[in-house]
Amino acid sequence: MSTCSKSISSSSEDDSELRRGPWTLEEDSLLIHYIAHNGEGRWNLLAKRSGLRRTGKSCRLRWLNYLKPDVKRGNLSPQEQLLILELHCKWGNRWSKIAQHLPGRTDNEIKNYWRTRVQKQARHLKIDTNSIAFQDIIRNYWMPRLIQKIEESSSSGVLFQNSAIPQPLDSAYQHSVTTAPAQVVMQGPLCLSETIQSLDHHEQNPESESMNVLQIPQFSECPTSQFHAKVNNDDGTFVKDYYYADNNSYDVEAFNLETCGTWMGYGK
DNA sequence: AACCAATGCAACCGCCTGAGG
DNA sequence: TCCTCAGGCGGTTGCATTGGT
Repeated sequence: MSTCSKSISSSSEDDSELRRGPWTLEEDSLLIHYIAHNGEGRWNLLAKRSGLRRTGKSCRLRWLNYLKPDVKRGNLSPQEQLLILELHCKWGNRWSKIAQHLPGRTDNEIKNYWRTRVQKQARHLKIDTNSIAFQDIIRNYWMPRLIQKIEESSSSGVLFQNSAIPQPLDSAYQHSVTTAPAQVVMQGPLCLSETIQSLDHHEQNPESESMNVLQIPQFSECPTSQFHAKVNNDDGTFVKDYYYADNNSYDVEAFNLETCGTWMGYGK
């Protein structure tokens, strides 16, 4: 293939003309105005015609990750974090696929979140993020924490209003959630996998009505400082209750890693 | 106040894929 | 069928910021 970088490197003259590094306000403005008048796509052509001394790839990245109007800025909500964790369990490093289920969030942002927050914890625990052990920690420790936080912040006790429902971009799903209000089925302790399974089911059966019923795990039956975790026995049996120190944080940095590592049997 | 290390994130790089000639 | 190219993706890097000493 002939990448932009290759064509650039073929000419030292071009090298001196092309800009790299952080974008300036003027460049942003040029790009926004060009796209406003000519639309997205044809990035190499855009790069040439807009007067930007950037590669087409650079323009595309800047637009998609930063300038596009629907790009959401700021911290990820607990719901979004939870969804990322679950979808990553399912799909691995398919960042763009994961991003499709988080409206306004870019693959780059999700990837950065994973690397800076999630992988950091794996390093502290001295385990591989791809290991079953770490996935156990995510499922049995981190996710319940997020769920608890979500629940605590929900004054009505109803989670995932329509605006917060992870929405795949396909129009059939959009239709299903906009034409009928989402029902929330509170259940006992379980993994959010069921929510994701609903997404899966919908991907395979876009006409299904079941997408309007979200299976939300609910921990109100548990004492605040306790959660029931299903250890990954092959038979999926429920093994024991776990306890964690109660602080109000839900982000991974605030996790009591020692506790987590201890009950999982790692890191100490 | 100054220095240093850690962190977060924007941007880049290289590879892959699919469309079109 | 092969070749070229644009666009997309995941991995990596570089730098500004933050926090600790």
